[in-house]
Amino acid sequence: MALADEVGIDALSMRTLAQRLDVVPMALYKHVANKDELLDAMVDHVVGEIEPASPDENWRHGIRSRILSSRAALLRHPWAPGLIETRTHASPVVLDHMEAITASFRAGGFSVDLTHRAMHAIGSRMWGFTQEVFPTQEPAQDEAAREQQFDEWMKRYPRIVEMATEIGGSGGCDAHQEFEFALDLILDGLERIHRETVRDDG
Amino acid sequence: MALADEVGIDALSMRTLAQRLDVVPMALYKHVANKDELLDAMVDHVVGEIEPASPDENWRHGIRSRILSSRAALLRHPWAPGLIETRTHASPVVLDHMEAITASFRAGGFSVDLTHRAMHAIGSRMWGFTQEVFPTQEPAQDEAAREQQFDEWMKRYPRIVEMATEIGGSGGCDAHQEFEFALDLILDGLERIHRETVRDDG
DNA sequence: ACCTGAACACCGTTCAAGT
DNA sequence: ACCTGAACACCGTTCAAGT
Repeated sequence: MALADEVGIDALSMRTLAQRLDVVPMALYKHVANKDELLDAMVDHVVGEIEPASPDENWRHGIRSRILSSRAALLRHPWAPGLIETRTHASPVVLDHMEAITASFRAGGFSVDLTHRAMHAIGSRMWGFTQEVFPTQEPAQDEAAREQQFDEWMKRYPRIVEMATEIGGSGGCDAHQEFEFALDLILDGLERIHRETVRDDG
Repeated sequence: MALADEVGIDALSMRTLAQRLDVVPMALYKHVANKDELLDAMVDHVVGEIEPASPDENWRHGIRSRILSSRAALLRHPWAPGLIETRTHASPVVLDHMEAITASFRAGGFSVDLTHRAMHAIGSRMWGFTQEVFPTQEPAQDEAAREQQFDEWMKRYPRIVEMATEIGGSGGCDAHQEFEFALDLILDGLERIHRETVRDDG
């Protein structure tokens, strides 16, 4: 994981890892059956860093704090999101995380059906994933080219440019604040639906 | 793209593609500078299949139909989501999609700030991405092992098992229906916030 | 029995030799 | 000038030869 943090996940090969550990490449196969098992173990370790919420918390606070803790864990390791997505079969630690969130909804009185829908609604946000909304663009070399580039952007993507200049200008985009906003938006919606369902029943 | 659809993105190499085209591997480098450029072009082609909404539609219908069209395009190519996520710099077609959604919000009267937050809230759902909520597990071979496996799951992940049996039992999980539910949940929330903002201003 | 170097079957890409 | 086979620098993993 230290090596992946330093050189990136693409540069992490069985050979470079072995070299880092001052060990012959084949020695790694004493500990893992193959590279996939190594990557699985890395995901497990990151997800294992997620702090469990206290069980007596109300469902919303419990889920909220668990997801924010999840995000914090993933942010420490930039390669983690991509790895979680590519894993084909969920590991026990991954399932523990999903079980905990599911259990919180159920403990909060959500029906099985609504819990299922809620899990879908949270989606990859349960891992703290965020979507970049501004394109990362390398600026042109000389002044003239940079100006022409900006003009083209202004013409083709006026709303994105507007957003980038207005938000980027005033202190920049706080990714964490945006994450909490979106998470709360979803939790608000779920809470509302839950309350309505309960009212209809009673 | 046809080759990727058939053999999967992992099995798509410059060499296998060349073989498919009855061409020598190095001939591909007449058309693309490197493999990354090939993958970029594939993403562009998929995203280009997204149908633009009619410009006079109200913001919510416009965004909704565009995202559903995006989802339809991505579903036709199972390798597309993973590819979109790994692309480092956004291509014009990708930006066109983001520009269109941003423009719809603005045309609907959203402030630049709320539009920015809305883009974050929609997140990867703008590409039609969904999160699997049930673990895919290969069942054990013999009956006894399968039973023991189920017992262990029941003990460690009771809520997930509950969800899987109850939802899976009644016709299964309709991924598309779940996607629309989650999308509408977010759009509902955004519409509510938008209305409140407008009311406060006037 | 354990360890490990060489080898195998792949990659993406460079480059020089051929037309 | 264009095309292309061989070669280079990598992979993950197998396997047989060494201790």
